[in-house]
Amino acid sequence: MPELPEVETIIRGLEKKILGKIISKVESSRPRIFSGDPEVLKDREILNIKRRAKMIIFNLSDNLSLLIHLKMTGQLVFDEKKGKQKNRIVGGHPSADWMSELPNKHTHVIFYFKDKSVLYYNDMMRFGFVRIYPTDMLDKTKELSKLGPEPFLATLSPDYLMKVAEKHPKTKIKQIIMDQSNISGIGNIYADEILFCARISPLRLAGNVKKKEWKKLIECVRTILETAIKHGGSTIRDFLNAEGKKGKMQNYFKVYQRTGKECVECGGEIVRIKIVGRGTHYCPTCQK
DNA sequence: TTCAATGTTTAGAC
DNA sequence: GGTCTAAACATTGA
Repeated sequence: MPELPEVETIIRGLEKKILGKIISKVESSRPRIFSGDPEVLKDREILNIKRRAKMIIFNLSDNLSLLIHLKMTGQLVFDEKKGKQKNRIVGGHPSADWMSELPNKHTHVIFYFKDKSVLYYNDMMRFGFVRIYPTDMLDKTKELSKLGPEPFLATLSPDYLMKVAEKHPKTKIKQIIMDQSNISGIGNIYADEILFCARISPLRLAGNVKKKEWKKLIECVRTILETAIKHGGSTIRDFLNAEGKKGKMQNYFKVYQRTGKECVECGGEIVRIKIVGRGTHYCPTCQK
């Protein structure tokens, strides 16, 4: 999926378009992705859109919410008028799907609004989900209740991370920061970029990380994520949305997918290894 | 043909 | 219980 910055970008784009809209109908034939009762969504108004970790929350009228996770390849595509391809807002995997006529074979949920506009949930790999919960129960759901602090909140502090590290002293730091129960919203791309920024090797064990380094890491988490949000994330390519914006963060990567290229700091070679099954990029000279 | 891809969960071994 | 690995979900494209 999109990680935190991409989700944030999607939300900011969607907010301008669908706040206040009334759902007239919801269709889906993929129970694994959407198994709720579409009828309960009828006539509900979209009051606001929030993000928690990498999830999107639509708060609807009368205490109902939609919890959406795009996982690896989910997309939300908004069409002002059904059938026309202008005024589209998109977010998700950089496939050309959203350029084609919708719905297509990767469209799994369709939201129709009273004013004839449409929101499509597309997901090539079908890992994602759209679930219905009462708004006042969201914090107690299995999806949200175990999440760690949001990166921009003060609860993410060096002391907090010292405690996390005490609990998992033998776990590699990359795994620590990607674990959503420790910190919310960091995925594989930004984990690599954040660790390069902090000059910490992804292989370092959490128990060996000093408090000063955790402090630096938190600064990098915020800087990298803020920068990525400013650039509209890094997953939206080959497409200009209604505002003429597209994700540009991929142009600023210092290590991610730069295997064999020169380190921007020391000129050494960026190395690619595997950690917890995920491709990991770092500079062995700069990151210790 | 084989591998890796923005994510998360689960099962098994030590 | 901690930690590691692999696999599962499914599709595409290099």
